[in-house]
Amino acid sequence: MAAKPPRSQRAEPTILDVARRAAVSKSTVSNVIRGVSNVSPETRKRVLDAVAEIGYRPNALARDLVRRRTSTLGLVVGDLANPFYSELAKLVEQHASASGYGVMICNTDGRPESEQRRIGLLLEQRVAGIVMLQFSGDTDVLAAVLRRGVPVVVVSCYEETADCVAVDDERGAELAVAHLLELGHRRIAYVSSATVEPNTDDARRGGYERTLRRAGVEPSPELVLELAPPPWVENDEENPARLAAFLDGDDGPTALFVSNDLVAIEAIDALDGLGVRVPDDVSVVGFDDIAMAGLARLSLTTVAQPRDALARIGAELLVERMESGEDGPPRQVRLDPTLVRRRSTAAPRAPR
Amino acid sequence: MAAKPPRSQRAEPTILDVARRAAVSKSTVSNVIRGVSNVSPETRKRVLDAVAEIGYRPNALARDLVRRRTSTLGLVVGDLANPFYSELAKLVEQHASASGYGVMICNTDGRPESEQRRIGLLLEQRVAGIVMLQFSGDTDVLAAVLRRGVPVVVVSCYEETADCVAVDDERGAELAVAHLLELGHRRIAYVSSATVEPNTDDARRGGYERTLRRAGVEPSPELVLELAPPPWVENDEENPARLAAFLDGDDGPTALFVSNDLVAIEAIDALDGLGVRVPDDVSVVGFDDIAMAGLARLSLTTVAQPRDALARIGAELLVERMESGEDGPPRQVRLDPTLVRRRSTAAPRAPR
DNA sequence: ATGAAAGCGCTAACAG
DNA sequence: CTGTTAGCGCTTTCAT
Repeated sequence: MAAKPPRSQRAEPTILDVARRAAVSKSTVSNVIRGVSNVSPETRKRVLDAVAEIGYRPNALARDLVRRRTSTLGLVVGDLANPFYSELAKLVEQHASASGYGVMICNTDGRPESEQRRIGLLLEQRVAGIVMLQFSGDTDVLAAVLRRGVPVVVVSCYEETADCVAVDDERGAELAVAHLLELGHRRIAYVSSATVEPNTDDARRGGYERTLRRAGVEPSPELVLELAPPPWVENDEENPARLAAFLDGDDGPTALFVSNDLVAIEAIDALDGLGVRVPDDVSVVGFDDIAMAGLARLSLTTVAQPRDALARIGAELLVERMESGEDGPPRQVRLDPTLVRRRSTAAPRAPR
Repeated sequence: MAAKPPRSQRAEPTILDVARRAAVSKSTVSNVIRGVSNVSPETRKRVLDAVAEIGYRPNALARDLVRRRTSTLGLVVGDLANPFYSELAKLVEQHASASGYGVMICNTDGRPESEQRRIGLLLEQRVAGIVMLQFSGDTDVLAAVLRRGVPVVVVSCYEETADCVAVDDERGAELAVAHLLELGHRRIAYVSSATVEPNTDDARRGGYERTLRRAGVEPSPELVLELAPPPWVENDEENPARLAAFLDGDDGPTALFVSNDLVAIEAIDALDGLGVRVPDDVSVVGFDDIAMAGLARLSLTTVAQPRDALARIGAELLVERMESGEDGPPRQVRLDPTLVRRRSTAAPRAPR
């Protein structure tokens, strides 16, 4: 007779169900759940029992709606498949969770349109704040978010217009280039790829050029190469070919400063394929110090970023901002990178 | 006089603000926003203009509260720093997003307690469904979730009690071991670590043993090693020592089938440090085919899992389940793994 | 085609 | 110490 009730959502118990079961009012239940106000031990127990018996779970939507604030953070990341970012994402999630926040994650693939759309969705979810690992550089969307009163912290990428925590990219580049200079290299190339945000790339390249100049070496545009972004290894013909051409000739570079470990490792892979030996023929320095850089077989000399500090401070800045509700001026935190010397660098073949 | 109003939450515009601005009722605004019912073109335009003018964004909390269903998914992952899982997470996020779902991410660190707590939070957020990459094996929490009517799909790990999609682990092990047998190996070890879920580990080990037996080789407990989970490389003394002891002696293994690429790569790293050459002295086969396995310097022979298919089918199963609202019997999807032959395997030194 | 009204499940004054 | 009462911002019948 009656149509089969296709209820998939067997109604979740509400605070009212608990109240009835414990023979108290909604508010009392609410009070014991939130652990506020004074509730007599007996009432508390009755309520708690009722909660357990009917398996009640507060509805965060309803709570957040009335409180007009969620405890959810947005985490915007360009490429979760890049170990540097996945490690950072993991750390951020840990800190957020420890501070009582859940995390909605958005992978933007580095596309600004996608970034904007995802951020829009985060806003509709009324996230309490947004952590951006990697940032397209579109200051407008940032401004729009900030204008809405939603705090943003940019992690691992320096950004003027918002709270941010990042390593000193110039200093990092300096460490890398100084190391190469010290080894005797003079023709040092800067190799980057679109995986690195513009801001960051500029700073690293700036540091690279400045350090060269300071050593009396004039940077040459011929020694700058932009590689296609990963999916690296196998099947890809483009980057190896570009690298080959780049290294070709008598005054090709003897060392590569690559703006990011993933690309550095890809470059080494391509070099291997080309029969160019690292570091015998060419030295390579990366940036980030992702876990795999430490593998004996890769042993990539690189500029290490303090990932834990980045994530922790990022979370702290954001939490502080969210919970204080102040929107003072942006706070920039600069962290010091360190050079990790491994076996991808050595003195040049024929130092001059 | 008046205290500085510490309003951080400059009140977001509501549907009512739009209604007033457009001189219509709430319902009408709601109608045009959801694109339903018949709204006269003029009214629609007025509303849309008002929306744009005041920068209105629907409040998903309120919407979801009254609809009694969110469009948020929970993504539970053991270790986001493991490239296999971060790649999977990225793919799942992409599919979810394409189907109109947001993703809350939880890193459990493989700890069941943490898993349970996080899942509890997801439930309070009233997620529409949960994707588990990696699963502690605690069937109880799974059952509890399912009982609440929240669909779950386990991706990359076979699970009887819920929808799942995974490769045929036994078959994968068979591919790996058959490959080694074919090369002439007889003393083939099974190496695993706690990073692999119990279910999965059992299946892979089962396949390993069965394949050996079928070839007339009796599996020996002496040839099974459990390594400590990653944080690999550098600083770690434990695993290299264990490996050294394991390989020691005349009847040590000539080949390792490692249950997971990350551990396989760590093992190779340790082997390198021990002066054991791969594949000359020992062959190594991994499982997963993470991106870095393809690097020339690692060139890890491994059992590839079809990551994209895993993520896509996982998302499809879940979406279907969520949107149909039926809770029929669990559906298990088995995918075929494939062997990727690289240079970490070769004929044994002195075949017998 | 549009509007009025009744909640969704919860918190937060405010009374008792 | 506990209960009553207003909503939070939205969707959704049901009238008009």
